[in-house]
Amino acid sequence: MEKIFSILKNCSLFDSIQEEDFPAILDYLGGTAKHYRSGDIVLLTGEKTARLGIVLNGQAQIIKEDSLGNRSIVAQISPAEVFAEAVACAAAPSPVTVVATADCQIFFLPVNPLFAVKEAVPVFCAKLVANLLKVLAGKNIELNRKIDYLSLRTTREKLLEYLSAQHKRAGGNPFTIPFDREQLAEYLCVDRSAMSRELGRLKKEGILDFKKNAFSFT
Amino acid sequence: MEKIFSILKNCSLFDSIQEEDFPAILDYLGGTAKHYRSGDIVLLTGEKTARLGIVLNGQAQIIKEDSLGNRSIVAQISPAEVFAEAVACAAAPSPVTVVATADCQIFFLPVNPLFAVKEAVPVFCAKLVANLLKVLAGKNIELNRKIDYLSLRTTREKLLEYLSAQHKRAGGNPFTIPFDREQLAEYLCVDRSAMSRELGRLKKEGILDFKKNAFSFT
DNA sequence: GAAATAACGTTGCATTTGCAACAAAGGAGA
DNA sequence: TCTCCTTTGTTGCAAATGCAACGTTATTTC
Repeated sequence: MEKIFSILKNCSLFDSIQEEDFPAILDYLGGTAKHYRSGDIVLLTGEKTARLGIVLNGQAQIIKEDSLGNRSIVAQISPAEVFAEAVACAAAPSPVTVVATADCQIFFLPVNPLFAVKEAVPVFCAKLVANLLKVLAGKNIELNRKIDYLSLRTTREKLLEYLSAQHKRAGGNPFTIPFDREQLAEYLCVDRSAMSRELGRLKKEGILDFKKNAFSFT
Repeated sequence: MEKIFSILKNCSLFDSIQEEDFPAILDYLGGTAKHYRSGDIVLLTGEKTARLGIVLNGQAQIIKEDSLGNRSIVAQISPAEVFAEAVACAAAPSPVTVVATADCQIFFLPVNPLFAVKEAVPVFCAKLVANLLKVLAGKNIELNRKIDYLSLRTTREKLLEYLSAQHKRAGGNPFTIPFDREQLAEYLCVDRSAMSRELGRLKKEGILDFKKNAFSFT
């Protein structure tokens, strides 16, 4: 249990909550840890869950399959990271599968108590809810940003929109991006080589300059 | 004030909260209404706000402009609908502009008290927070679904993925969709005529049949 | 019921894309 | 330094896309 706490305190859900309040929170919400072997399914597509998950150790992956059965990796989940918080709060069937990619322990935190309040909510627990709000809101913003890029029609537009956002965020030239070419293409949902071709054109036209991950507008 | 309550009780944030608790909530969080004339800006792109908005009457629009200055309408907001809840909770600069498209009253509800709890949170207020969680989580799911469609490369794939989701949701043939062609094309971020062409192909190939908004897989 | 309007389908064409296969550049390790 | 391997850039080509213009079919309005 001690060990669990030491990981949870790095989890964004427990931001600015004293470790001494952890037992009270877990007592209030419930919460159990479970061990998975590499390859085990943690959450299956279509399943509903009333508990969000936190990886304690090991590794898991979020996987999505489309209607044709093609699998793609949505995200890696590392220790202290939260997953399934949206499906748990919305009581919606999971659009993704979560699978352990290494032996791991996962902590499950029930959220229904938050929706069935009968009496005043203690401070430490309210803080956790506030953190949960922040997490959800942050993901919301992130998803919206991604949709902005994806809703553009051409690779060129997607690149320009994404890069000017990074440019703006960095506050000027030069700026770096957190992806290599392969990952950037996957993020923008375009073909890597076609993207590379378009980057080449932008450089030739004098709109953009770049070297590896360092870009600058000209 | 009476009138405000009668609208708020239809707002998802106040689900299963007794109207008699409204004053206490507003007292706890603060909250003010403001009047806008048609054309007034309610929230500007890049602005931060610590208050979410609820339209009391009239109409407003969420507008997004990309880096080239092209405007597009993201959503209409009608009475009792909530907006800006994510930017308020995440304390992030707004990616969109909100503008009044008719004379309207908007109610602003501060969210910082939720993040600065010092003592136990009263029941009615915890319920509001739970509702807020649900709203955010629901939007999250919705956004994720949209990204699933948008991340596919071809119009055909987007159509098939979207339509089979609707098919699944409806539980079989036939099923109807909530968009006309124009809106569906905008939702999937493709050209309407190209989409129409693709729908025609799917029908000719015997994969799909449709008449107006009624579709069925064959 | 006729005219007007909106929604939907069709098609030609220039452009863009994905795909595949390969070339070039950089880095890591022996 | 040389080799292996990863990352990035290049290119030919068939297919898909956006765009624009127009034809056709509902739907509304008077």
